[in-house]
Amino acid sequence: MVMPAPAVSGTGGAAPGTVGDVRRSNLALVLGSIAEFPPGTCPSRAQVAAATGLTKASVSSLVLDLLDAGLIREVGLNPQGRGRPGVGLELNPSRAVMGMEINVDYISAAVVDLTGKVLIREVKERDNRNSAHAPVLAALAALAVRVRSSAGERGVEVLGGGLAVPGLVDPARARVLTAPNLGWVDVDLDLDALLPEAPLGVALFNEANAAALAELRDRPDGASDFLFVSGEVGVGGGIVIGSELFTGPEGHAGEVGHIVVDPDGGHCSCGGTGCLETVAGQDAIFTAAGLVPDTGSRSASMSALLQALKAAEPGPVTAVERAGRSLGIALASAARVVDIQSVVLGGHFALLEPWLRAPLLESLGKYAPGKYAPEQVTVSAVGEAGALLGSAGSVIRSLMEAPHRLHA
Amino acid sequence: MVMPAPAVSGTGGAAPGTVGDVRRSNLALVLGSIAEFPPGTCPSRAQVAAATGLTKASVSSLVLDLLDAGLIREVGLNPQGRGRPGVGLELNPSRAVMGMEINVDYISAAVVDLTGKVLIREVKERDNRNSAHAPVLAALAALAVRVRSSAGERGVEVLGGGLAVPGLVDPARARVLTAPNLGWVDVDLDLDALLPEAPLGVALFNEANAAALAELRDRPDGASDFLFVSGEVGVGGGIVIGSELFTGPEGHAGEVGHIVVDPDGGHCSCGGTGCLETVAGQDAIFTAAGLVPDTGSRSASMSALLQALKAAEPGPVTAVERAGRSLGIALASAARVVDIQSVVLGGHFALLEPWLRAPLLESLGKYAPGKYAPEQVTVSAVGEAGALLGSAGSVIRSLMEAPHRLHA
DNA sequence: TCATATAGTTCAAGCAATGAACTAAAGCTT
DNA sequence: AAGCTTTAGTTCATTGCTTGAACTATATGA
Repeated sequence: MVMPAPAVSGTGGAAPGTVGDVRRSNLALVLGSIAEFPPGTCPSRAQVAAATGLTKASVSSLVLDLLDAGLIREVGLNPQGRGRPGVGLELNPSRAVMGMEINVDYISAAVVDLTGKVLIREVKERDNRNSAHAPVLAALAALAVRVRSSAGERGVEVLGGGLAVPGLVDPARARVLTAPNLGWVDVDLDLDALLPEAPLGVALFNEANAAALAELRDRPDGASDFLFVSGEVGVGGGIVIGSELFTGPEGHAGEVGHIVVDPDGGHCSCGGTGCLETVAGQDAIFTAAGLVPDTGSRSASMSALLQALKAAEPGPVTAVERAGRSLGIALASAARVVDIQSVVLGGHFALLEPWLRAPLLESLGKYAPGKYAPEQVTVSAVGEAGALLGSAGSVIRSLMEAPHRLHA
Repeated sequence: MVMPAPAVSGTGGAAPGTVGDVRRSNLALVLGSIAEFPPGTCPSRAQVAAATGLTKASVSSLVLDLLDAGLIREVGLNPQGRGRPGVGLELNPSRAVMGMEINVDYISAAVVDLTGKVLIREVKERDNRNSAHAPVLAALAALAVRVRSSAGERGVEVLGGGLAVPGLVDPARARVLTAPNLGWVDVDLDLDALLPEAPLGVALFNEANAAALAELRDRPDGASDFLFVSGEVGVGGGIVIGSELFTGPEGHAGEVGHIVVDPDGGHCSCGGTGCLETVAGQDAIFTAAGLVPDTGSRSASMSALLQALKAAEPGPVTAVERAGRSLGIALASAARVVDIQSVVLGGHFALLEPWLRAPLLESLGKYAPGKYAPEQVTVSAVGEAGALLGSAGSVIRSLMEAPHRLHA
C-alpha cells in the first residue's frame, strides 16, 4: 500500500503549523515553477498557475511577493496565440550568489546568478598546504570583496554564498573538523566575514559534496540518484538521492575513499587499513606507476601520468587498472549500503576514465552483478570548478526552497 | 549557517499547499504529542497545548477530530493541584494494527495496539522453503482472520497491517522481487486480501528493515541513528537515520550482507564475490565450524553451535571469530558510506555476540578507527519477533503521522 | 463562603487559498 | 473598422484554519 505524501507536512513533532507556512510553501512552489520553465521561456502567471495547480488569483498574489523580494522580474509580453498576451516572468538576473573554494593549490570565487549562470569567476593560485587558516581566509576574503564589487559594478547584488573545503565539515557550526591536505583540525571559521551584510550569510560544504551537487545540476541525463566519486589527493564522494544530498546523521556520508577494498592492505592517513584511497588516491597511483609524486605541482604529475598511459607504459597502466578494480570493489559495497545504481567519476578519475573504465566495470560485475548498468558509470559533466559552482548552486537551491527568507 | 527547517514544507514542486494541510499537520502533531507522554500519563488538552505550542483553542478542536476518528479517548480526570482538573487523553486502546511475517520456518501474526502493546501473537510453524506463494499466503490469511476475530471478541478493531518478508521488496507495488530462501522471484501479493475492509490496508516490508524499526521503538538508549544487522540464513540490515528508516532510492538500502569483505573470497548466492554473507551467514558459519547444517531445523544447528562454543571447541570458535572480523570490515565500510556510528546486532549475531564481540571490535578499530565507540556496538533489544512487531509498529507510525486518513 | 488557579469553550479577527465575476488586451471574422 | 472570441490578470465574497481574548466550569485553600 502506498502512503500518499501530504502536500504540506509537519517537521515531526516540533513546531505547530500555521497558515503562514502554507504561504511560504506556495511561495517556493511558484518560484520553483518559474525557475523550471525552459531557459528563456518566461512563463506568464497563467502558465505558472497551470503548472503548479494553484489558482490564478493565488499565483498573482504570490508573484507580487516574489517581485517585492526582488527574486523575479517581469519581462516583456508573451503572446499565447489568440487572447491577451501574458506578462513574462523570470528569475531576477541582477540577484546572485557567491561560490567560494579553498583547495590545496588555490582559492577561488565565483558569482552565479539565480539561473545558475556563472557571471564572474576568479581563481588565485596559492599554496595552502599546511598553512594556518587565518591567512588563507584573509586572502579569500580579499578575493571575495574584489569579485563582489565587480559584480556590483554590473548591477548584480550578491545575496549569500557557499564555501567548499577539502575536508570533513560541520556545516551547522561553521567548523572544519579535519582537512588533512590543508593541515587543518577543528578550525572554526568566521564565514559571515567573507560576505558582510549578505542577507543569506555563507554556508559551508565539503568539497566532494558540493561537486556532487554541481553534478546534479548539470547532468545531461537529468539523473537524480547517483554517487559522485571525487578523485583528488584524497578520494571523496557525495551521494545524491532524490535530487538531495544525502549527508548522514553527522553530515559525513559518502566517504567512499575509506571503504575497505583490501583487508590485507596498507595503512591509510585516516588511521584505517586497506582503504580505497591507499590504492586509488593520486599519490598512491603516482607511486604505484613509478612516478615521483611532485607535491609542488600535482597537475604536472598528472599530465606526466597521462602521457605515460598514452604511451602504454606497463607500470602506469597496471597501476591505474589496479585503482579501477579497487574502485569497483568500493562502489560495489557502497551500492549495497545505499542502494544506488549510478556512478559519476570526477576529479582524476574523470581524466583516467579511458584506462579505468574496463577494470572498473569488470570489478563491478564481479562484486555487485546487476547493480550498475555500464551506461550508469559516467564521467563528470562539471570540470574542476565543480566544488566552486556546487556550493553556489546549493545556496541558490536553499533560497529557492525558502524564498520567504528574503523579506517577502 | 544553519537553514531553519520550516514547520510546514512543500513536497518539492508537486502539489500546492492549502490550509487543510495545516490542519493535517497539526492533527499529527497533537496525536504524536499525546502518544509521547510517558505511558499512563494521560495528558490534558492544556498539557498538550503547552507541549505542542498550539493554543488551547486549537488543541480543543483538533482533539475533537481525533476523538471522532476513534484514535484517542477521554479517560477520567487529571487533577493538576490547584485549579480545575483536566480531562485525560490517551490513545484509544481498542484500536490496533496487525503485524504479520512470512519466514522460512513459520508464519506469524500479532495484534498491536496504538501504544505498541502486543495484545495477541500467534506463530504457526510451517516449512515455506521453496513453497509456491499462493498456499503460504492462504495460510497467512487464515491465521490473520483467526487473530483478527479474536481481537474483535475483545472489542479491538484492526485498522491495518504490515507484512514482513525475508527478501527484497517493492512496497509501492506490493511485490516481492526476490526472496532466495523462500524461492520467490517477482511475486505480486494481494495484500489487502489479508485484512479485508481494513481502512489502512496492508503494507509490505523487508524483514531486516522491519526489525530495525522494532529496534528503534524498543531501544533502551533511545538511539535514533543506527545500523541494524540481522543475521539469519542470509545477512540483512536496516539503516535508521533520524528515527527514520533509510531505504535508498529503490528501497533496498542496508544490504549489509553483500558488502565485499574479501575480494578473493568465494561466490555468493547474489552472484557477487566475497560478500559478508559468504563468511557470516548461518550456513557459512555452520560449515566453517565443521557442523553439518541441518536445513530442516536451523535452530537445532544453532544450539549445537552454541554448545560447541561454550565447550570452546577450536573449529567453531575460529569460525565465529572469522565471522566477527568480516562483520567488522563490512561495518567499517558501511560507516564510511552512510556515516553511522552505532550498530545493533540482531538474529544469530545477537546469540553469538559473546564470541563475536572481541574480533568485531578489533576489526572495527583496524578498519574504521574512531568511528564506532565500543559501547555503540550493542545487542538487539527485540528478540525473534522483531520483524513481526516492527512491521506493525511502522504501520502505527505512519498512521500517527497522517491521522487524517481515518475519516477525520 | 469566597478568592484563586487551572481547564476548557466560545467568538471575533487575521490570513491563506478558492472560485466566480470582472476588466484588459490581444487575434480573428465579417 | 466594428464586433466576436480567447486568453491574462484582478477583485471580491466565501471557506477553513489558527489565534488571542473573553468567558464558563471546576477544582483547592483560606
